[in-house]
Amino acid sequence: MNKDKHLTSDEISGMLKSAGLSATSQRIGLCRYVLCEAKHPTVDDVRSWAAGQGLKTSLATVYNTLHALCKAGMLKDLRFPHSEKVVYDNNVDPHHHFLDDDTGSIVDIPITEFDYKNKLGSEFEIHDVDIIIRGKLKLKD
Amino acid sequence: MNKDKHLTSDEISGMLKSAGLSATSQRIGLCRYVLCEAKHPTVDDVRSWAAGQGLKTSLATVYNTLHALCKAGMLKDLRFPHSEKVVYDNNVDPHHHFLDDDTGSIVDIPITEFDYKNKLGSEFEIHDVDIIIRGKLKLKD
DNA sequence: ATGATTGCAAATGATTTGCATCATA
DNA sequence: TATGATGCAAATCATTTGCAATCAT
Repeated sequence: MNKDKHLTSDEISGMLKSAGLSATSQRIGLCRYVLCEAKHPTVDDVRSWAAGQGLKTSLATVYNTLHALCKAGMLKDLRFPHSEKVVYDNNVDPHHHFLDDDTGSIVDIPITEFDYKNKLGSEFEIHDVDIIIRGKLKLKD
Repeated sequence: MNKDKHLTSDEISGMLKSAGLSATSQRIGLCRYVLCEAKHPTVDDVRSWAAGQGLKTSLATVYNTLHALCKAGMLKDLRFPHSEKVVYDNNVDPHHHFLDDDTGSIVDIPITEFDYKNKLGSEFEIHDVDIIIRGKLKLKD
């Protein structure tokens, strides 16, 4: 999760155009949330945020935009075992996830904690490793 | 995956009863597939198998049965990132999975290949670690 | 007998799609 | 202005549910 990237509308607009996407007002608005502010939001989260902002956006456009951002590599879609809803992650660098079984909240885990490539036989060509650590997040004291 | 457990109907019947489930013919039939023969089947796979066997079973019963078997610990439900369908696994011992990005086929990976518990800070109470290794399965030569 | 299980069909929830309208480059 | 984006509503796909009929113990 990139917390508070604080991208300006112009910066977002530029990023969209570099990705070959036209910079519509709904896309810029949604990006402001999904690329900066949001932590692992679902489509519903994005819609609610947009509604709260008075940003007029249809469901189809939310899906279209999120798909376009994923295809452009600006966002990643994740599916966790506890839910059938896709969640989106603006941290597109390799990393893993901790999933709180009680609250459903998701915490990013740096990938350097683990390393397992090249532990399997040569018939396995590894592209990627998804790790979901499930448990309970305890309050620090 | 437990390949070919070759359970008899009586054995399955006994397992069901020990789990507090009555041994109906559809449950015994579905178990024959799902506990012995099948490798990571989806609900559709189970239905097709049943249809091919002439085993009359409704969709609702397939879902009911699979849920009951999961609750009884005889089966595990898994959700992979490439599909919105749940797949079922009769290997209920801890292990991880290799997912072929091209074919969607799934291979079990022994858990002993990896070990990362106790690598996170103490605020993470770890219950379980799900690992999905994505890549391509090459033909052995 | 009686309580659990089945089957059907309708309901739900997430996501996708078709198409006419509209905005951006 | 022409292409691509939007919005709406209907469609689809997986899964769940309500309820009457049926089966296992």
